[in-house]
Amino acid sequence: MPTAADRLVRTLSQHGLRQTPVRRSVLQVLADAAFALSGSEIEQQLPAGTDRITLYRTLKSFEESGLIHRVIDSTDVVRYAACSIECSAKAHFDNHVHFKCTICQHIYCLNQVAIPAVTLPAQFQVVSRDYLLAGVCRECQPAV
Amino acid sequence: MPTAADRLVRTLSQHGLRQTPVRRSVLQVLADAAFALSGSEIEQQLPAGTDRITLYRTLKSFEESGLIHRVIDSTDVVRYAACSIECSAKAHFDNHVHFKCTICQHIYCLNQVAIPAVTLPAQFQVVSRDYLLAGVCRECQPAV
DNA sequence: TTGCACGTGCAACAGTGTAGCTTGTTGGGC
DNA sequence: GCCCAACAAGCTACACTGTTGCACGTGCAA
Repeated sequence: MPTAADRLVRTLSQHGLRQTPVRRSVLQVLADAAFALSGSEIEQQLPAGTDRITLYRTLKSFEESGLIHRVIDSTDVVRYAACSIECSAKAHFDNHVHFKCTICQHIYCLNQVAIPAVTLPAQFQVVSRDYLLAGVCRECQPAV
Repeated sequence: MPTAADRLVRTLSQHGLRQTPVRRSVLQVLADAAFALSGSEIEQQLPAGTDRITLYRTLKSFEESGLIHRVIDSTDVVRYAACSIECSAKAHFDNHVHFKCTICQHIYCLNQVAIPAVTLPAQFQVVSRDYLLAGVCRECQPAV
């Protein structure tokens, strides 16, 4: 039976990435997260002493390899979330809606909710789409 | 017949904002822009010597008054665009799709394209929605 | 005209992310 | 198991975006 560590090793090698302690830690943090994390949030969850610059470079190479995707936010902070299993460097399949809770500030990837299509004026050619909802999440609803 | 300057004065007073040179300039720049601008882009178009901090404070108060709205981007930069005429501090009506051209980097407000609704899992309560498309705009299409 | 709340301008600073360089490590080939 | 080239890590320094606190100036209503 493969352990969690085995899965990390396999995921990295499947995407053509080297096995290093930092990469394993970053991947672990993102895989364990229930919602999208910002650079500094990821940093806080890494082993003490992990280099900030290395983290950003790791995130960049993960993104280019299709391991994680950016989640846009209504603020100026970029967040990251682990991609679904079928993503690769060639094709990102993050065609799902994101939901930001205005109370707990968490951003959820609603993998089960696809982004609806829109009809654009002629000659606008669409490559990718982001749909961000804001509101109150399940956990933060006032008790009935 | 009201001049452009008259319109600026009226727009400011209608939103309960004072008439100052900086505010008129910022409003002018945003009203003239065909697409969303970042803080530094606005700064470049202002009269030389305009204070950067004052600009950010001006943008903040414009946003709170419903004169402009934030446009999310897939990068970490916040951009601003003039709101449609019927917006106010009480109700923003920026319920339209944004389109970012990956070639010229311009972000268009497609006012005529409404954001389609989605069905969310129970107990997620939606307050606002952002829909950002990326691709190639009208101007950047390869000649046929 | 006057008062004062609000806007401006300045210095300082915080957070996020990048560039360039040197050192350390991984992993393929022998 | 060893070697080595390519890649990753770790450092300093820096750029950009945006904020805070404070003193001063100004729009505007009375």
